[in-house]
Amino acid sequence: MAVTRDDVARLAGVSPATVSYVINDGPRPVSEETRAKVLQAIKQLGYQPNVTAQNLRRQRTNTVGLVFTTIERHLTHPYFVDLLTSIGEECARHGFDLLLSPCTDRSLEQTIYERMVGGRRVAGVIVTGIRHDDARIAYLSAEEFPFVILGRPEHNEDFPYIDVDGARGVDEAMQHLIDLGWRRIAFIGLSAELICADDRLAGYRKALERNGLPYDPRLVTNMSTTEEAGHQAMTRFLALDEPPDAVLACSDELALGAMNAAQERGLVVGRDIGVIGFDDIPSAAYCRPPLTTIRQPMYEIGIRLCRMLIQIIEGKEPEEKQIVLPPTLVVRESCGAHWRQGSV
Amino acid sequence: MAVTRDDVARLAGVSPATVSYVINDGPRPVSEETRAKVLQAIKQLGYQPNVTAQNLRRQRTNTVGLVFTTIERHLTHPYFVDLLTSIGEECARHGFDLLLSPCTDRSLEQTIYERMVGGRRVAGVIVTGIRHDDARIAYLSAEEFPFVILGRPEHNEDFPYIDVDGARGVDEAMQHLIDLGWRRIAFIGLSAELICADDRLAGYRKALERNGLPYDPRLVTNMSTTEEAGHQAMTRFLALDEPPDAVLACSDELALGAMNAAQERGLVVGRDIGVIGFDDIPSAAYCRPPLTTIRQPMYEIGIRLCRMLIQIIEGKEPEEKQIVLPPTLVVRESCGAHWRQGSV
DNA sequence: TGATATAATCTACACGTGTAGACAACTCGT
DNA sequence: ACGAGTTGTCTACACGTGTAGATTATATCA
Repeated sequence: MAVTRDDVARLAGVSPATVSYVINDGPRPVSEETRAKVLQAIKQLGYQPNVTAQNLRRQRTNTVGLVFTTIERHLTHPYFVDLLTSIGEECARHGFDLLLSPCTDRSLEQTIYERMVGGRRVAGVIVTGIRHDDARIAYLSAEEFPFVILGRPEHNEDFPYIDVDGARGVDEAMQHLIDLGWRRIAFIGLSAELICADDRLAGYRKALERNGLPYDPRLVTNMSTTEEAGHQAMTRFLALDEPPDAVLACSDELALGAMNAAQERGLVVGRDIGVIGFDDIPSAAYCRPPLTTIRQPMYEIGIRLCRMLIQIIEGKEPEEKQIVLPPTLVVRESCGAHWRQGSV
Repeated sequence: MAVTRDDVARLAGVSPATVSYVINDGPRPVSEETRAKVLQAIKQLGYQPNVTAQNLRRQRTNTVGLVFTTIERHLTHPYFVDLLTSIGEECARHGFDLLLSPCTDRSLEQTIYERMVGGRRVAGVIVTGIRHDDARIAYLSAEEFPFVILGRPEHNEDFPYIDVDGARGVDEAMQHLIDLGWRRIAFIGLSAELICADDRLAGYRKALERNGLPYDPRLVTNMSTTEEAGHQAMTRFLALDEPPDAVLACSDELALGAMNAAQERGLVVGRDIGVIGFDDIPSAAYCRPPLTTIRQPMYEIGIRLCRMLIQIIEGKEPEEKQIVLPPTLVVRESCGAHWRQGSV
């Protein structure tokens, strides 16, 4: 079988405990001479501590859990890769592992969390895509299990989270459209169960109000975030008696689908209709016309989420427990900035 | 602390061993009456076996390891999400966990594998993006550690793998371009260190030869798979004395970048220049013009890779040890199918 | 010099589980 | 009625590690 601590101890001529003290640099002191002998033996044998045994003894896993839903691609967006990358990298920096579990069906979600949490498979979890009355939050806080949230919980609850100020992002993008002269702006929102859907809709309404524009419910819809859905929503909008002259979509996939539908109707995006997306996925820069979009700093969010969670796992109070980051409007051509500059 | 097996045993009035026999359904028989008592106690206490302890005792982790490199986005493509999803889902179906580790720097790669393998953190690994003389393959086979490869190893070595027939995919796409009347076709290949780069180049040369077209090294380049790189390659091609009239790129990102560069020059893609990509990422269908591309069945590959690995971990000989799947040509507009139909 | 404090090391156990060996109760064929 | 086999259960230990308590060697001071 594999090399164990006892093998190292035997070769180095010391006790197993001493080997542990060397490996963990404590909690007892070890003389330089002994340390050298042990390190030599470790090297010679190619010894690697058995992580499972360490975990059992330490009563902790040094593993971060992340459940990603594959339902309707909620979190399979390209930007999810950024999130994954940054979380993985930050985990590695702290010697943590990242355990990933896909959730193919909402009905399995609870079971997945119970396996992770109850089975002590992970030391903490990152929760994404939170919904109204989210059962996961209730479960985790009842179990007093370490967790952090990507997104804002309802009712200003005192849970640790990082969120992007979606209302602000949408508001700024709306103002940009309005400044360019668009007046009848449609809104393709996210699935209504998501809390961030409300947040973004609030930004939409706020911008309309401030500019004295009417809120027309026929111009507002909730969709799961796929190109198909965006295409479908746009097709419906364009069939209205008074179709919109611009559209703000809550994901780039939705926006790409919407652009596509408009182009099929012979509309020139940016001239005949303005389009803005959300997320700034890679293809936003490379579609035609390039998509104006609201960028979320996913990489940074992942880093900070992970750091926050690890602090909580290690019993430290995180420096900042609730963080709201501003998104950035990335102006390209789909909003009409090039056609309409100064048209107001 | 958490509920343990002994708590369940006490409540059910049986020995801890009996509880284990119930949980694992063996290896000793348990009377129906006792089983019912134990299950009742488990339910009442909300008992979940401690996975770490199980792993230690079983000398096995029930975890699949996957290292994904974040260098030059090699595997951060959108299609990577499909792979991740399918691997994760298949793991879950077999009661396995998926451990993910990002590799930000080639120099850390060996360490990451040693941590995973040597520390017995995982029971087997999936290796992606294999290169010439790949040190990982050497390491894993020397350690006799279970692994499967996404891609084909060199020299027909007898390792378990699943690959896509890149040569065939490229060959078919080339033939399609040639049939449409394009004659001077450039090739944007992958990083030369990747084994699949050779495979695809072979398909390119084969198609040229069969059609009596010359191989011009100025029309061939190797790039890391980003839009920027594709843009750069195309810009260089178009500056040649005899620029190409079509281009086949080995990833959709490369193709999108190439299309973009051509469009900046005022060329109409599909009419003035033909473009074909590789992978069929989501935005391929939603860019302008829609991108003709070579589709890889990533979802299926992930499922089968994972299944194969788990069979190896469990000591069974996998039904098929080496699998090569055919890619599919997805014809859209960028290759000129609509402009040139029947032009030959 | 002896008493005491300090540093270095070792012995022994616990973490929660899986399972082999021992044991008891019961069945069956003679 | 009795040995042999079967079935169900329990006791006890091992998996590889971290660390508290015991032990020994060394330094310090009156």
